[in-house]
This record gives sequence, structure tokens and C-alpha cells, in this order.
Amino acid sequence: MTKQRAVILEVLRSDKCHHTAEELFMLAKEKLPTISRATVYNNLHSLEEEEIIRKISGDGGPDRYDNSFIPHGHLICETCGGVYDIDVPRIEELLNECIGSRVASYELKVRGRCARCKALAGE
Amino acid sequence: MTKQRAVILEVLRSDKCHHTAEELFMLAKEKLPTISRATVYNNLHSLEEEEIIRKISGDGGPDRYDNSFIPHGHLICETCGGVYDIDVPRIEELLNECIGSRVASYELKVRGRCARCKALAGE
DNA sequence: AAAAAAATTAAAATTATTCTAAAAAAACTG
DNA sequence: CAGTTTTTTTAGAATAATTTTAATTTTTTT
Repeated sequence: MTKQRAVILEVLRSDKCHHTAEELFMLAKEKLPTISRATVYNNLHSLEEEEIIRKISGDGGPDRYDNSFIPHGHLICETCGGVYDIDVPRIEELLNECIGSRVASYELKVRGRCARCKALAGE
Repeated sequence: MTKQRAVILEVLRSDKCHHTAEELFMLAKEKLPTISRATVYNNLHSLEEEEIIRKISGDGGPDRYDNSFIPHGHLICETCGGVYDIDVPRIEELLNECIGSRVASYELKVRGRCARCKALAGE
């Protein structure tokens, strides 16, 4: 556990939203100005290997990192653009049945409207 | 509908697996040797806009394209790296219940082992 | 057939990420 | 704790995927 790794974990955990490697690098730099981009990437990889964090890829832009390793769904609100964690009950069992064996992991992104935006729209 | 666009659609549809832009470019080049990479990217974007195809991103490598726009799950095989369509029954209803309203679309990627690789491994 | 608009091309530019080799820090060893 | 080895970090170069650019070609409209 180096200074750099501690800072990367700290910024990963101190925030609710899912940052990109570049954002994490900038945030880490505020706390440790000498940190290098390569170190951020190196640590994100090793943290992923160690099953501490998880990469979320594919919204067009760069990959993002989630400070939880446990797979869970994300709701992308079409109204406000926010990305919220969602829990889909028994999804893992359902997927296991589907592929006829144990799923190693899954990634689920749902586009719709979040609770807040629904309430504001009077739904 | 230009010659190029027709060829791109043709190669997209003639294959069961999900190709990358580069692969589609190479396949299109066989049929139309003067075609340019930029044309492939341009057309993939417009076809996506027109809701004819769908981009699948985020398995480490480059984005892939699915010749169907209708949302469905993908199994990414951890053994052979292939990307296969999977049908998860009643997933849409389940997601609707979860977010308390109609989902606009979803993206589901499951990592596990495909039927072929399971068979080869003697499972 | 001429003019205007749209699509294509090849190459350069950009973005995100990975690699490299040297320097620094950390972990062993006697 | 001094010397050695291993690991990590660093800055920048390299690479990969995609986008942009500006000139050309093709298609459409008039």
C-alpha cells in the first residue's frame, strides 16, 4: 500500500459518481501533485484484479470506475443524465439459468427515468 | 443508399458474430476495395442513429456492432473471447418493475463460458 | 446539364490507454 | 542498519481506436 495507491482509493471512495481514469488522476493530483497518470492506470488495473473496484465501460466516452466490485445495475436517466445504482433482485440466478452455468460477472445498464425526475414530471 | 452503405449493411448482416469496425472495414474492402475506414465509421454512426444497428462497447477491445437494434443480452465468453446473443426471458418486465416505469432500452453483458467452450472443456 | 448538397476518401489529429526505461521507494537479508 | 533485490512510480514515447479535415467524387435537385 503506497501513498499513491492510498490516494487513488481515497478519491475513488470519497465520491458517489463514477469517475473516469483522467478525472481520478486530476483528483489524485490535488492531493499528491507528483502522481503520474501511469500510476493511476496501474493501480486501477491492480485494484480491479484484486476485486476491489470494477470498471464500467461503454457509454461512448472513456471507461469509468465503480468503487464496489459487486456487480449491480446502473440506471442512466434520460432526463437528467445521472447514473444511479439499481438492484435487480434475483438477476444473477436468472442469468445463471440463461447461460446454463455460473456467470462470472455481468454489466447491466438501463436507460429510463430516475425516481426524482419522475416525481418532478408529476408521474 | 450508396454502394458503400449497402456493402457495410451486407457484411453486418451476413455474419452471426459481432464484428469490430476494423473487421467490418476489412470485410467491406473485399467487396469494394476502394472503401475507406472513415466511410465505415460514418455509416456505422448513421445506421445507429437511424436505429438500424446497435453498438456494443466495453469488453476491453474496440466497439462491436450488432445488426439488430432490439435490445438483448450478450454473453462474452471468458475462454474464447466470442460475443454471443442471449435471450433473457422477461428481462424487460423485470427491469420495468425495478425502476417503476418503462425502460427505454437496456444493455446487458454477461461474462461466463459459451456453450461451445463448455462442451470442449467437457462440462 | 449546371449547381447544390451529400457522401467518400486519405491522411492527419485526437483521445484513451499501454509500454518503456530510468529513478525512487519498499522489502528483504545478513 | 547497510547492502541487495524487488516492486512501484515516473515522464514521456508508443500504440490503438476513433474522429476530424479538407479535397474530391457522387448523388440529387433544379
